[in-house]
Amino acid sequence: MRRIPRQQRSREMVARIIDAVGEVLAERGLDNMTTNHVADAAGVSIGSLYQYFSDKDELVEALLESLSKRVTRDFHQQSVKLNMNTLPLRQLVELAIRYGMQSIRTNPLMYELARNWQRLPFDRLLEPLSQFFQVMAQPYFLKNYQNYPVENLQAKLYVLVHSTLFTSVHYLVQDVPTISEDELIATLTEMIVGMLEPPATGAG
Amino acid sequence: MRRIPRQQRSREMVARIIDAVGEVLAERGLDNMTTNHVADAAGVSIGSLYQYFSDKDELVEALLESLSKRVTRDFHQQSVKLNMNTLPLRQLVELAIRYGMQSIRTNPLMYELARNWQRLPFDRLLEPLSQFFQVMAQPYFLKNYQNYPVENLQAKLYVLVHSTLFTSVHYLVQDVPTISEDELIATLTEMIVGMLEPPATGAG
Amino acid sequence: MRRIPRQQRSREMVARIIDAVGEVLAERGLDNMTTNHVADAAGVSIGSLYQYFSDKDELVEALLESLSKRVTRDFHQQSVKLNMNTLPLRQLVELAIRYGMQSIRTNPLMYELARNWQRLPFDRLLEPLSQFFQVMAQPYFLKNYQNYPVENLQAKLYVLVHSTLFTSVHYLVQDVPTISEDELIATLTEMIVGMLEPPATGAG
Amino acid sequence: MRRIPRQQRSREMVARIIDAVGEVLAERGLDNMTTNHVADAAGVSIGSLYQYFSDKDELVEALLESLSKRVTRDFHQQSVKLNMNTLPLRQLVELAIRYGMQSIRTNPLMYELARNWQRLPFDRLLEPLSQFFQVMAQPYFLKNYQNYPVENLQAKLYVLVHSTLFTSVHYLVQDVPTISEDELIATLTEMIVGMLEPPATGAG
DNA sequence: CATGAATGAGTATTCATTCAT
DNA sequence: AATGAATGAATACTCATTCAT
Repeated sequence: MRRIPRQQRSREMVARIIDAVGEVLAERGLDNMTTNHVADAAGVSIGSLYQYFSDKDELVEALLESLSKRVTRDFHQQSVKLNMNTLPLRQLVELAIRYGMQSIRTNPLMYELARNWQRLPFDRLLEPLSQFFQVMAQPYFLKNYQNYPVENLQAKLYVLVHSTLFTSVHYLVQDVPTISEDELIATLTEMIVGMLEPPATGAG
Repeated sequence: MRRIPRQQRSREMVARIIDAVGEVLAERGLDNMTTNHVADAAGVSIGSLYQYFSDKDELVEALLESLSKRVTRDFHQQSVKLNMNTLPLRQLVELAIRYGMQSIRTNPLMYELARNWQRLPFDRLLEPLSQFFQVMAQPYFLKNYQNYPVENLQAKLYVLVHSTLFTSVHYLVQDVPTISEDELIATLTEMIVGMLEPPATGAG
Repeated sequence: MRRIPRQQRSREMVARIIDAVGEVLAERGLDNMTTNHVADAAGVSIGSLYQYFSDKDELVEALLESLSKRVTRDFHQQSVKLNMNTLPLRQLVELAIRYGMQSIRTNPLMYELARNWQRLPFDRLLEPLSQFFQVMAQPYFLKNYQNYPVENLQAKLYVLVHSTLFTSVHYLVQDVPTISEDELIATLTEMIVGMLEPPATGAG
Repeated sequence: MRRIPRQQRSREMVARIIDAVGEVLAERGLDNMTTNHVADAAGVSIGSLYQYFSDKDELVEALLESLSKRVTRDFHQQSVKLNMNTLPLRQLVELAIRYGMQSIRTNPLMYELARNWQRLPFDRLLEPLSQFFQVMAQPYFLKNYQNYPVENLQAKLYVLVHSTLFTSVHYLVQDVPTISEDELIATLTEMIVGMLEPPATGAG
């Protein structure tokens, strides 16, 4: 079990180790990441590493947890910066997908995580992201479709977030794509918008 | 390179080994599967195993190839047995999802494969399945929506097949689901049907 | 123990296998030569191979034995062709060394054998060669230095043949030579001639 | 890469491992030497062994390096002890050869190394030995033959050192010698002395 | 005699984890 | 608390040789 660091110095050490996990993961890949590599990269003895993390797995979990916060924050900042909540849903969605795919493509760490998401405690990252979208979507719907059945919303978000993430990550990671990236984004956008717009757009 | 089995006995041995791969995989998991375990389970010397499979990877590939055929066939049989092509799209989709999820849940081997599909040459299985759905969908659309834009169809199927598979597999594998299985299936079904129905039923 | 082939067909098979040993050795090197490779190259089943050769080692032995004859014959032919026995000793020796080194350098099989001579039953090749030189030298000395102590000759030839062979083979095979090839040949020649010329050339 | 031992304990461990290499080599032979054997013989875990030696080859290299120093030192001591530099060349040479052959014959490790020197990084041992002879020879020549052509000396030493080593080692290792050891030594000595004495003592 | 499918002992190397200092 | 030296189980793959057919 991981010991919870109370001291300032300890917290710094934990942070250093988690950063090191990211570095090693990005540089050597999940398969070639060893606890000793991490300790080296963190400038910490392997013994100390095991003082704070009882397990190799815990290292990765901690990284994902840490990333989760950062990613959510980044997404939030980006959404504010681009005034996303003023955009029509379709544009908002497309922008978000593009931003996400670009992030993974350009960030070696994110890419390596994407390449191995299934072996990782990915929900650490997935859940808050899902939460974030939910939070972000909530006011949107309240504003635009007051009488939209919120009940349904959770399931829809679950399905859409997972579908979009898994499909686009798989697309980025797979060798030979069978459709173009624009087609993918357009179709995903259409799918999401189709699901989130009011069931029968009224006047009918 | 894998030696191609010409003799009857050889073909039996290959089959026995592939079966053994499945057994070991189901029992010990992908990470703890050993070539020697497989040889033991097949009642075959490790040397013989390597006479027919040049690689550990080739063992898994062969299993997936073999499963791919079986799964496609089972799906086909199931679709015939249930008279699927006479059903309305919504029921057809729901039935297919239920059947697929049930298969994975009840079959330890399928479950283990699902848990690790990202590390496996999974397209071996995904592609024929996708193909199968496409073939199955084609006449459906021809019958019901003659002037449906086929152009779009490929991208839509790509997105839908991947989304449905990834999301439902993830659902089965994850620890604490946040929505019920019925909700999941209903939402996935709605998503698929929504995408595949003619764009604007309106003026029709 | 190797079975001695009496039949014509058997003798052909043995010959084919020995040739195959040479091929495989030249192509794959001693370390990567396997009995199955040899059997394949000979177009013979591995079982048949073991009918005539009880051992992997025996294969190599047989090759060396066979080569021994060929090399001795080649040397003889060469010596006749170049009218060697009419030449002064110094030129004869130099020519022989050059010819030998050239043979090894240009013949991949000879080179591979040279690279591994110590692990091989090299005497199979060394002895007849030594014999050959002795036979070749005998008349030379009888003609030129009637009262030369033949007693000594055997030891001298032993030392000279071994020294020349080992040193030049090592030279050919080593990575970074510290003297030039011409220096090597000149020095070896001088060494040999110095040893074989009458102890005190008389007038003193 | 081999970790450089800084601690006292580490240096001891490295020494113990190198000794173990020698033991295993002497007992089981080069072909049957195993990293695990060495670790066992050293009373060290296989993991520790690999902490200091990155490779099986490095083990042998380290042994040779270590032996190289010892052999050179022993030779030097021996030469001092026997007042070799006061001896006439002929006796000096004969003594050296006898001492060398005796060392190999009586030391199982040296014998095994001699039997396999071609596969070993033997220049580690050959070079310093050659150097040693050169250094030892230099003053000798300066004293006795001031105007001796040093130009030639390098090639001569190359040829003589290699010839003597290879031939005598081969003699020790071969099964059925065709000349007596005394004959061998006498002839080698004659060869060396003949080469190293001034070209034509005649008119001097 | 011929075949070639089958055998299985044997080996270098890695890496998560511990624990004496 | 920190260190890092030490551990040793675990694993894919080769190849000489056999023997049932």
